[in-house]
Amino acid sequence: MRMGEGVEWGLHCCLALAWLEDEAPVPTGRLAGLFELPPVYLKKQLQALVRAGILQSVPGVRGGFRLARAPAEITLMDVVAAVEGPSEAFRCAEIRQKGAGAEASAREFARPCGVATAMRRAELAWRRELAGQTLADLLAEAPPGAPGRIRRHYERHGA
Amino acid sequence: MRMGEGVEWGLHCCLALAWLEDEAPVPTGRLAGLFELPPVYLKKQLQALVRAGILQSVPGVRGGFRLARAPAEITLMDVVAAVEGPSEAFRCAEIRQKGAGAEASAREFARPCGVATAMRRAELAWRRELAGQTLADLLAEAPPGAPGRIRRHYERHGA
DNA sequence: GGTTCCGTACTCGGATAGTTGTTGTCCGAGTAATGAGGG
DNA sequence: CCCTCATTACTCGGACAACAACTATCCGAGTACGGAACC
Repeated sequence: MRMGEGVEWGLHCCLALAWLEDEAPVPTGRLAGLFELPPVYLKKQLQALVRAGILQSVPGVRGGFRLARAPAEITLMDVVAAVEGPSEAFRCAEIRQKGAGAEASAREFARPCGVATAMRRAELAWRRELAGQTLADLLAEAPPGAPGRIRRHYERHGA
Repeated sequence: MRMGEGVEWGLHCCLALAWLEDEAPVPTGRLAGLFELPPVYLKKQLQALVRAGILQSVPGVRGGFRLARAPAEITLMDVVAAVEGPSEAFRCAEIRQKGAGAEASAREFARPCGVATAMRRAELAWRRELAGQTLADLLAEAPPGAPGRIRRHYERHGA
């Protein structure tokens, strides 16, 4: 089991966008420069965030991305679901109904599989924890120098 | 993000082994027959459980697998970690130190990254939930007819 | 008849291909600035 | 001098390869049973 790196990229980019929120829309190349990321692939991940309604994209020259909502209204769960997809990590294939289970009565399978239930419960705890933290919380915990450093780097390497 | 199907296979096979624990070691082909799984690939997954100390393998003819510990001493976390690997789902690449972060003082990175901390917290909740459930709990929740059905199917399709 | 030994069949173990998902890249559609031209 | 408009350069959006991980499989090492030969 593994999580794509797009999650880390997306979260850090959202934080940067929050610190630069009074600036014009930030294009992909600038965001990529802030973290030395491959620009085009980063754009792909940002597009996923746009489809999820987390970012707002402005096309054309002087275009770019900005946050679509206030940081306090964006949970980590939103970002993770947008990048990694909404499907659950554990996918029950109902193998309990195969082989030996084929002889059982159908109504025995009305209740969900115990294995799937346990896995689902764990995943729910994970989702709940992610949904309990917002970008605003991360902004508050960030080092005091980070915002200014982002802005400085942004303007220095600006057009 | 996705979880391998080996987790579901491993858990169901462990439950079946618990119900058949007074039998001789169960070979791979029999276990595969219980759930209509590809026998050779299932063996690969079971080998991972052996390496983790969850199962005990007996080589040679009349060999097979059996539980290495009591079901109450095997948590779902053990099985998941054995099959999916012990590494964490979220892997922090420390991109905060790249680009704009390169200008920051080194001691600012003494504290862990806030993004990584948040993700780690969520994953810890997931692990904690998995570690709180044992195979014995799943055995207790299983339908009453399941154990007999497994044994019956096992003896019918036996040698 | 009992014992020993060998052949055989069966099982685990690790090394080897095929397929799906993730990573990385490219080209086309669309937009605002920019400069020239005209009023 | 101000307004209009075509040109241009830049950015997002989705379609196209390269790589890695997961899935699936095959062959070798080891072991217990079964039978035959021998005592």
